[in-house]
This record gives sequence, C-alpha cells and structure tokens, in this order.
Amino acid sequence: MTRKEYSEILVPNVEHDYKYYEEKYPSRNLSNGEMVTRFAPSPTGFVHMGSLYASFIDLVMAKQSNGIAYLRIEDTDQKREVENGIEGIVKDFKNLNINFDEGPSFGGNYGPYIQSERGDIYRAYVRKLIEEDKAYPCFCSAEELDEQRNIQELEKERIGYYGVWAKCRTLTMDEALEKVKNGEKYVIRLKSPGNFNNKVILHDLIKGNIEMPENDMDIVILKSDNLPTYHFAHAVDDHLMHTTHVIRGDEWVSSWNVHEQLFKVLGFDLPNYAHISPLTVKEGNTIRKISKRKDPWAAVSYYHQKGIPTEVIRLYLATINNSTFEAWYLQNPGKGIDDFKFEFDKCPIGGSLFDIQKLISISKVYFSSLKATEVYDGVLNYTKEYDQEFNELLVKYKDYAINILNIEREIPRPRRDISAYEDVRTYTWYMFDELYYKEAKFNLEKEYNIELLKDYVNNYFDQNDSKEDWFNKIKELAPKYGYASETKAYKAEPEKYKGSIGDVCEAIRVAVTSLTMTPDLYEILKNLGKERVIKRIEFFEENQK
RNA sequence: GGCCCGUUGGUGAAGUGGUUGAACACACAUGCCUUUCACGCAUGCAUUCAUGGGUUCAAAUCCCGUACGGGUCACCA
Repeated sequence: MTRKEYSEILVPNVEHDYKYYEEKYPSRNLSNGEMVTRFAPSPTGFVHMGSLYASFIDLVMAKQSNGIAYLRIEDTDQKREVENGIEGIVKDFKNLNINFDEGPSFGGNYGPYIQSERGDIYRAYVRKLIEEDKAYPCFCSAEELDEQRNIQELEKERIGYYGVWAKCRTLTMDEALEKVKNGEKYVIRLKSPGNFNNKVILHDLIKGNIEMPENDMDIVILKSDNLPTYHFAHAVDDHLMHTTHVIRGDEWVSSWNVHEQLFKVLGFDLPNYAHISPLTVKEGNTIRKISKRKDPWAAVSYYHQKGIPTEVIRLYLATINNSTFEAWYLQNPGKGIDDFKFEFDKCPIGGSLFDIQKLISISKVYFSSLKATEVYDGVLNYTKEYDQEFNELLVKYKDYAINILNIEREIPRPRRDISAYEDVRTYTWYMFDELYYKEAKFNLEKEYNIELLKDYVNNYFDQNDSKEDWFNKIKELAPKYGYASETKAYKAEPEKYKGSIGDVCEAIRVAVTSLTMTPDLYEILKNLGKERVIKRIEFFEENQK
C-alpha cells in the first residue's frame, strides 16, 4: 500500500486535494506595505472590550496600510459552542458600526470564513502530511494520556507527547490499519522534527525577540471529531487567506514554536507576528484579565445603555494601544484615529489596566468637540430607545433644545460636562417646563430675597440684552439690596455688605433653575425668556415658604 | 515544577547608557481668576524607576541572582 492510499484511509471523504486549494486561493495582489490582518474570535459569547481591543488593532493596522482586515470565526470546538454565537458577534460589530473587509456576512474571496465550514480544506493538508510521513495516527485514549502525564510528573520529566513518550509514533502502517479496522478511535498527530535543545527565535513586532526551545511535541493536528486543532487551523487558514500579520493575544506566545514548525513542515511562508497584551483589571492585589461577568463595563452593552459612542471607545483603545496617540490627539484638534500612524513597537508589552475614569474623561473631551446639532441628533437617537419622555420633549422643542445644547459650546474652551448621552438630561432637564415643574426640588440652606428677584425680572431683565448689558444691570441692582457689585470690594470689607454680586446671581440661579450649579446664567435666562422667568420666580416664592 | 514574559507615582505611561534634578495625560489636593460649576492658570503629588549585586567616568536604561505578578504546558481556543 502506498502512503497516499494510507492517508486516504486515515482521513476519508475529502473532496479535493490540497493543490486545489492552493490554486483556489491565490496570493493577494498586495503592493508595498499593505497588511492583511485578521480578527479571529471563537464564538463563545458576545463582543466585549477585550475583543474590541484586539479587533481595533487589526482594523487600524490594515486600514492605515491600505490593506485588508477580515473576520474569521474559530469554532472548531463544538463543545464550547454557544447558541447564535456567530450571528451575535457579527451583529455586535455591525451595531458598533465596525466593518471588516471580509468575513461572514461581509463577503470576500478567501472564504468560508467560519472554520467549521472548512473541514475539507484542513483534511486535505492532513492527508498531505501523512503522505509525506510528517504526521501519523495516534490511538492513545484520554486515560492513557492522563496516566502518562502522571508518570512524567512523578519522574520530573517534561510533560507531553514527545520522544519515547510518543508511543504511536513508531506504529507501522499495518499496525495502524489493523487498529482502524478494529474501530479504534484515533487522532492525527504531527511527527515533530524538532529538537528541544535547539532554539528558535520569535521576532515579535511588539515584544521584540523571544527565544524559546524548538518544539518537539507531537501535537494533535486533527481531532477525533475530524476537526483541526487551533494550531493546525491557524497555519492552514493564515496561509490560504494570505494573512501578512498575525495579531493575537499574548497567551499564544508560548505555543509559537509549534506554529513556526507547522508552517515549516507544511511548506508555508511564516507570517509576521504581533502578540498583544490583554486588558486587565486589578482586584485586590492580583491582576486579572477583564471579565464579561465581573466587570460591567467590559460589555459593549454598557456603553450602549449609557450612550457612550463607539468613537469614544475607539479613542480610548487608541490611547492605551499606542503611547504617543494621546499627546498627538490633544495637539491636533479636528483630527481623528484615521489620521494617526499606529506602530507595533508603541504597543504596551505588559498588560494594560482598564481605567473607566480615563475613558470618561476622553468621552468628555469628545463630546465637547461636537456641534450642538450633532449632540442633538445623538441624544435623540439615544432617548428613542432609553428615555421616551425626554425624547418627546426633544422632538417638540427641537430648535430650543439645540440652543440649550449650544450653551458654552463651539467656543475655544467648551464645557466638558457631558460624558454620555444619558448625561444630557441630567444637565438640561430644568430648561424644560414639563420636567421642571414636576421634578424641581428646593433644598434651601438659606433664604433668598424675593423682592430683589421680582424687582430684577420686572424692572431690569431684558431678553435681548447683550451679555455685557445683562451683567451691568445686575451690578446696578446689587447695591439696592445691600450687595457689593464688585467681588473685590466685598472681599475687602465683607462686613459692609450682605453679600457680593455672586450671591445675587446665585439667588437668581436658584429661583429659576432650583440648582446652585448650572452653565452660564445669562444664557439660561435668555433662553427661558421673560415670561417663563416670571413664572418660575412665582413658583419659587411658593416653594420657599 | 519546566519554559516564556513583565515589574517606573493613586492610574495609564514616556524613557533603549550622559540636555531626567524621571515627560505627558487622567485622578487627587491647595490657591488664583470668576455670576455658580466648568474652563483656564499656578502649585503640590516617584529624592527615584520591585530588590540585591556587578559592568561603566556615567545605569530606570547593559549583565547576574532574588522576590512578586502574568502567560503557557489539552483531542480549548
């Protein structure tokens, strides 16, 4: 029997041979420097901050090099399958408005992009390896393997299936065939040509050179369920899909020697590797990876619910991903992520602690850079889903709402109070009568002079005043009631006055908004208009009693 | 336990042998300015880069040991 026939018995029902696939997926026509990257999650749940971080780097590196970033689903472990896992991931990315160039439901010429649909392809290459005597069937059971592991541990030997421990390696074709005939289950293992005493060096784009022993483990490449292991699928897929840069979590560093060997054995060119460190969180004294279950902000739904735009998350990921991004971003107003040149060697090597406070601060800067109409559109969209009542008010008073959102905005140093769309209501509710008369509460620590307030609104206030006139009038009003019209004068001789002009403004502010802290009072009064100010002062009078 | 990686302030970090008496940003504190808050400005916040030793005229930066943290050692990815 030839080795070819042997391989066909061991790996049955394969439609094409590997040469067919080599032809079917020709090299991509890449010009200089164009990167092909891939984000390759296993569908065990929904998209979270960690996957977003990894995919962010894939996308940004591909995009800035004019290359291609594709999505590949690694679902070769049927036990871990989650219902609708694949659809969930694709949907999450689409909802976030993150688009890959190729992938399930994105299209592309190098598919299928779901590994469970690529079984035939892997098997064709497994056959090739068996035929070339670079792989062999292994009939060891899980129990036997466990036992062997225990012995190795006891004897302080390196653990694994290698050298003399690789029992099935020496099986002859006839012996193996006999077992197959008897219906014994088997897997296909790589016949590793490596020597543990040799060194291989990973030239990692992020971590630098890492030296490790050559792989000598006869790792499993095809499981008994006829699906490949991660290692084998990685080699075959990234070869056929012509990935130029494998960007993945650094938990893979230690198995890189396996991958390097697999590429060599299969006759593939080795891609570049960039191993990224995970997003972490501190819990007591230990550091752990972020977790969907334990960290609420790890879920993308958290941001959706609060109304934090995807762009903010991307900005945050950009700042932790490339150390020089933040300074650049602050110095180049109007520019965005796409204008920045990201580099692998600026990526963090150790883990990055996720800092929600920092994200919020980035969000505030982001919101402060938006135009009022943009905030309006965004908040309208947000409240449609999360705050029907406020949404109706925004629709009803569109122009008014935009004016309010424009207070202290589109100026050289805009306010930075909004960090999410959910904050908009918190900062503007009192400007809407429907909410104001229902929700205003006066927890007064001091009493305010109603006469002064009435005098002000009836005899001084004019909606059309310029800010300067407005302030001059307050200065005129203040002394009438014993307040200093200049803060300095008050500070110099506090005993001579009831208070300063600041106290006068505070009285007006509280009477009109029920709050002691609001944006510019002039703008607020101007937007409310005389009639409503009068009404609010009357309302205040009733409530102060 | 073997192999690999990391350790700079409350946080993210810059830094690859000498303009570092350790940048920048976030957070925090105080003060100034001010109609409030915010913004802004000023100041403070690591006498020191986990630790011990070595190389050097010179080390956060190079070498060795130790401690601590992380990863990995599956028919999981």
